[in-house]
Amino acid sequence: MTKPKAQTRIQTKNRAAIREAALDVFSTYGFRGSTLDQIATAAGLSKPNLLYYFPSKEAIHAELLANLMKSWLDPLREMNDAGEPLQEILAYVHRKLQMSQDFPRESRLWANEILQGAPRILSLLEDDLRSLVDAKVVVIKGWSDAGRIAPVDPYHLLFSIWSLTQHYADFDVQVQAVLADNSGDVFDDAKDFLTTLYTKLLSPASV
Amino acid sequence: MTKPKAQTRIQTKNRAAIREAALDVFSTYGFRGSTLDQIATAAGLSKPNLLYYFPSKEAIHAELLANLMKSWLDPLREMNDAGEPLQEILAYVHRKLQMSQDFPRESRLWANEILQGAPRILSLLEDDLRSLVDAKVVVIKGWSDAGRIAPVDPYHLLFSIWSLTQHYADFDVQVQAVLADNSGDVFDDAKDFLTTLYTKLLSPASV
DNA sequence: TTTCTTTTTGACCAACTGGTCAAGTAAACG
DNA sequence: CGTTTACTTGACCAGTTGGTCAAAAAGAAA
Repeated sequence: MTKPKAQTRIQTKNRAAIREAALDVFSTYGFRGSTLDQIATAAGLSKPNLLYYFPSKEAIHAELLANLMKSWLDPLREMNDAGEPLQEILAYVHRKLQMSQDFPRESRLWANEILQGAPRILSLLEDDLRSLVDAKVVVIKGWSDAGRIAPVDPYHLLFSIWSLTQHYADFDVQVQAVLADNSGDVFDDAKDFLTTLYTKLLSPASV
Repeated sequence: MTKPKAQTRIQTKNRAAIREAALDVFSTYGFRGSTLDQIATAAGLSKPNLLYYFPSKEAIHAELLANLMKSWLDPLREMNDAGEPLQEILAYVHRKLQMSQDFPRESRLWANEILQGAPRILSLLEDDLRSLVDAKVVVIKGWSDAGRIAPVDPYHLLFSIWSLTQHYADFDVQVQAVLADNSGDVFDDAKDFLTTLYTKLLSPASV
């Protein structure tokens, strides 16, 4: 049943190079704005050679998005239902911020796709993402109902975490243009800012 | 000195139709992902006819961005240095959120441009945006130094406002996929959430 | 070495792209 | 009305694009 699909050494190397190059190009120019020649050149291959490893431009893009979907949801999955609520949420924020710092290309690939209406991953959003969110919303609701965090709309809480953390990857050019050399490390400051923000938002009323 | 540049009735009408159509198309597919034929069809014109009104694809895009730059900065400009700090900031948040609701295409056009490295407006970001931000940062700093709002990094405060409000336009597909028909009006809930968030973040310590 | 398989490429193609142009059609004006 | 100007378009073009293919050039195996 399972396809063995033996990968040769060369295949492993070149397919990886293609994924790397495609991530660079797609995340910068979007799907339609990228060309096979760009990707091939960036991967150090000729265009026909690239198409020997992937059947089409679509296929490369699809593989990147499929890989991305998993790693994009993981930080939320890791949020521990049994942990200390505020700590769990802050840890999730920090993981997401770290991902923006470490994987900005992935963040921009995602943003490009969503911005343009998510034509290729809409169904995944409605299935995988939605069901994960629904599950975590119940958890957060439980925490706030129990008075362990302040009352908050769990959906918009999650939206806020996504937007605030990914902003530093997706809008990097704008952030840099505004800050210039004005400060030290952007991500350090962002981490402090977000920690304060969510601590104040979620600390239960001290009544 | 001023060029009269008399506009005929037909010119006014068709140039407006082109801007509308181009906003639709560019905001959905990005610059490179959009074609003149798409825009022409959406505007109800033939491609050569479209090029009678604008000299090139670039020119249409440039005009949209130029218009956008102004209206995009206005909500921040309107923040009144002499007003009540928390109220001024909340009012700014609400104006930005309202813009995401009323002008989602403009928001996505902006996001597309920034995401791809702002190749066409980088200089404007570094001039117009940066100097406006610098001015407002001083104001916010003044407010927090005076203890009228809680201490906060003014740059990251502004980043947070941009990202949180524009998220509802730029990532609309994702928001809809997660919420589905789960709730009433997204923007009403977002407004409540953001009001709470910034009130808690900025209310001066009640020491 | 020889044989067999995998990898690479130059040449090519049809569709599409941004843009031009000469000639035609419709408005505006006197 | 006629004439001048503004508007519109079909035909066209050169460059780019995603993708194909047969043949050549490695590698691996015997």
